[in-house]
Amino acid sequence: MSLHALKLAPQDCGACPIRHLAVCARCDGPELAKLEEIKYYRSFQAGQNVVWSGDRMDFLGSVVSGIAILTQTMADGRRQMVGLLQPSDFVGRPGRAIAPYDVTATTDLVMCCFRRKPFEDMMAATPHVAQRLLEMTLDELDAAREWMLLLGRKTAREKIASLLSIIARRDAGLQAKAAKGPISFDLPLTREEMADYLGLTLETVSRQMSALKRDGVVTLEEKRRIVVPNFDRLASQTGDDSDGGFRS
Amino acid sequence: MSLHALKLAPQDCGACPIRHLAVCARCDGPELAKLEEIKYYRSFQAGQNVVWSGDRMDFLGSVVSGIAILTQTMADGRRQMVGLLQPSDFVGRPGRAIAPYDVTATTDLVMCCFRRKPFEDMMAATPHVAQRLLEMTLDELDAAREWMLLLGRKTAREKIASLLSIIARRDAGLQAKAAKGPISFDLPLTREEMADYLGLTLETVSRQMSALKRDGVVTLEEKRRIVVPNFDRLASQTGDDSDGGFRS
DNA sequence: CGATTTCCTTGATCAGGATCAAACGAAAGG
DNA sequence: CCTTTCGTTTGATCCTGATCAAGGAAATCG
Repeated sequence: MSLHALKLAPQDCGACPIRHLAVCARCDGPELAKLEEIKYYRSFQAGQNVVWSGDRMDFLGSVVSGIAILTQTMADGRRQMVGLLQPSDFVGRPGRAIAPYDVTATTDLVMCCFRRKPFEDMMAATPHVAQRLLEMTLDELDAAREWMLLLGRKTAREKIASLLSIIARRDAGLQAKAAKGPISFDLPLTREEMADYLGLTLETVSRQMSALKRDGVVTLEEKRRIVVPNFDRLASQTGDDSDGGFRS
Repeated sequence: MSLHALKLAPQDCGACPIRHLAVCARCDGPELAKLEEIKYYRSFQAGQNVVWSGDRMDFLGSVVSGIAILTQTMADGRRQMVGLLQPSDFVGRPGRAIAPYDVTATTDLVMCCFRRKPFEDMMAATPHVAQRLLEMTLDELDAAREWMLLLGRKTAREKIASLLSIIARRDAGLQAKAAKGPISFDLPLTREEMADYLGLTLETVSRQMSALKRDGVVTLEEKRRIVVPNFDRLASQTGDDSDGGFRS
């Protein structure tokens, strides 16, 4: 009901949790007012599709809260996740109305949407939106390329450790950033979604999760709830840093 | 010697082969003049490194001719290519001077370079460069995500066929676009570079190339010279289109 | 010229992860 | 309540691609 309320009465941009991170970050005063004019909120339930690949998208928008995933599917059903969208991440491409990927909410999701035409007009007229979007797109490109390294060269264990590490860093960055203490968080993905992200099968994901638990790298309570007793220990399993887990 | 000449006497932008494709595509008149002012050409021999990961980059620029690759390397030496740069493609990121990847010329290469500081100033001052760069970055992001699907889900044979198909489409698009006739081109990559791009070993690349030759999908003359007698036949091996190679 | 190096091919064997299969726990539904 | 469904775990076996190893062809160099 509160979500429904959101739909009907969008919050003031000034109070928006992603105000300084999203595509609107650089806008102010009249620009922000213009964005506010063409925006509306939409809510999605966990599991619901935001867009289907090949469909027309009449809006572009930002994730306000929740997690969404981008997936590509081959003709024979093989799937690959190509993006994990967190609050402030942008969905859609100016100038191209046909969606190239499926976008799916994996948790309850709230999006701040802009009608396509006025948003595109604004991009052409004022530079701040385009500049911020460029910055965000360059970041996404870096992330995609880091993921290419993971998909092409990492072992199953390293893939799992990398994913947990990324989610932990972001999700728990708030609670105990530099603290050496245990970090805990909820996985926003099913085993199958993890497999689709990592280029594995769900069985391999499950086995490697069990292996990490057996080795004491993580603790599982309730399948989705992860506890990382020592973050450096987890990080040492990702293959990213030189030491194979023996230093630090 | 002609390359050296290029370095000293940059061509006029009006005569540039990538004029309407590169980051300068939208610029004209005074903007183009300004770019011309801060640009210079650099040549690299095949095999030479343009930048090393972690090094400072004092310029940004466009590939004018030749092919360059972006690679990431893990601490233990595993490598993954994360980009194939063709004429008009852009190198470097405004606002970040430290290169995150190795950039290597795989053929003789000419680049049109802009000094970082004035280029960044220009990005802030005039929208046309930033707008075009956004467009190009979005295209690269799409390409990176397509590659994620390849790395995560395609078989070795599909990977090779996809790579050949991409190079063929681009490289031979000029010679015989819609013609049903054979297409031929030179691979700009060694077997090892192909392996690094595709997330395979060079032995597997070699074996799959032999298999495609044995099956009549391609003909090899001189190891690097590829002839594709029937492009649709090659395309049917990439896994991209529904039909497993039995239609068409 | 022969020697070295670079790039590529091919063979034999191994192993990591896929596939096939069964079963479990929790939640949802009749 | 029992049944179904969904997400997950675990086991057995298979297979694709990696690894280890040897040798060939062409270019480069002394």
